[in-house]
Amino acid sequence: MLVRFGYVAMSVLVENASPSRTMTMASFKKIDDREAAIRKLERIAAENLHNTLRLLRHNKGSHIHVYRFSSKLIPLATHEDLMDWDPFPALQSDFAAIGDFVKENGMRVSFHPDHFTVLSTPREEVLRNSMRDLRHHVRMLDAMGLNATAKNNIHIGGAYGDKPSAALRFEENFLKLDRDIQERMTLENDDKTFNVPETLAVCQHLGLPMVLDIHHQWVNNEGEQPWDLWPDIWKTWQSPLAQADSPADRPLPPKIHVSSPKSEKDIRGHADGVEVEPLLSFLRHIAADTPELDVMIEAKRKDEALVQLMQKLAFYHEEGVEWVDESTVIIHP
DNA sequence: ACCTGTCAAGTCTGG
DNA sequence: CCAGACTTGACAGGT
Repeated sequence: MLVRFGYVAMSVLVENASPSRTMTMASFKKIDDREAAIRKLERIAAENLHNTLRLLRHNKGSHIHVYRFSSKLIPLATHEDLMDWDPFPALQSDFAAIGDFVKENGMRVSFHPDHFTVLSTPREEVLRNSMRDLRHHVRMLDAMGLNATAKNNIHIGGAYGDKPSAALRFEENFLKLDRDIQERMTLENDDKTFNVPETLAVCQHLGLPMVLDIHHQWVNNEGEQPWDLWPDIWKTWQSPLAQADSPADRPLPPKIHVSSPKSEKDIRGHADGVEVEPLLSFLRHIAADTPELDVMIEAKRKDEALVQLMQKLAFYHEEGVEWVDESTVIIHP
């Protein structure tokens, strides 16, 4: 099994390269000339896109092929008070440059719209805002010229005291979405509400690919082992939605998330780095049946955690872990 | 240069 | 019905 590792949004190794600079609404309103304020937002966005490209270059130099974009590339992009603002014309070439670089280097990229995007909500307004946020994320991918192999990963959402009906509401709301939003979506099990079996069921109903988070699975489960449901999770990556735009001879591999508990007191929090043993144990359990896997590292120390994990994996050379490059290994079953 | 309270957004809990 | 916790990087205003 070929395993490629990636990291999320920002680097701790590249200095002054935040892709998430922002502006508060309070300071936006303080600028009397609204046009000037909007130009400032666009300058910040352009800077975020520029830093994103810098990070991608850094990734290329470190042979890192998997990366998640910051969702905050354009500050206040979906804010109510800025509905008349279309930031895309001014940023088109910056977005295109990112997409070109991703395609030239065969990278796998994604977004993770944050926890305000909730399709299980019973509230009409929250649903509207969630749909707007998903549209915004797809527009960014479109502006990059990236097809449906670049996904937006989300959670199912709240339970509102009745999980089955919340899951059903998610499914109904999902079916209202435009096809281009649907085919760019992945669903991830969360650490409090929708566990692996529950998330998997929704994915199976909708034909959506499931991103397994093995840390979330560890703190929110029904007694199953992390690898128990893997054959079914793996199957969700073979659906038409999951493979939309993927060439038949090079299907999009499944993806998992990994992180380690911050402490015994705070088992949900994310530690600086990633513990190698639990991850390796999982990988060995699925290696025989999974040709290829992408692993998103969600550690506090971002790309530094990736580098350190790779160093730790090098010690397992005699035990079936073959080092390929700075972010890739082969796990021999 | 460094510190602290605050930030657009949701949900859950406890009062 | 409402305040506070949750969680996270970055702002904004202060020293």
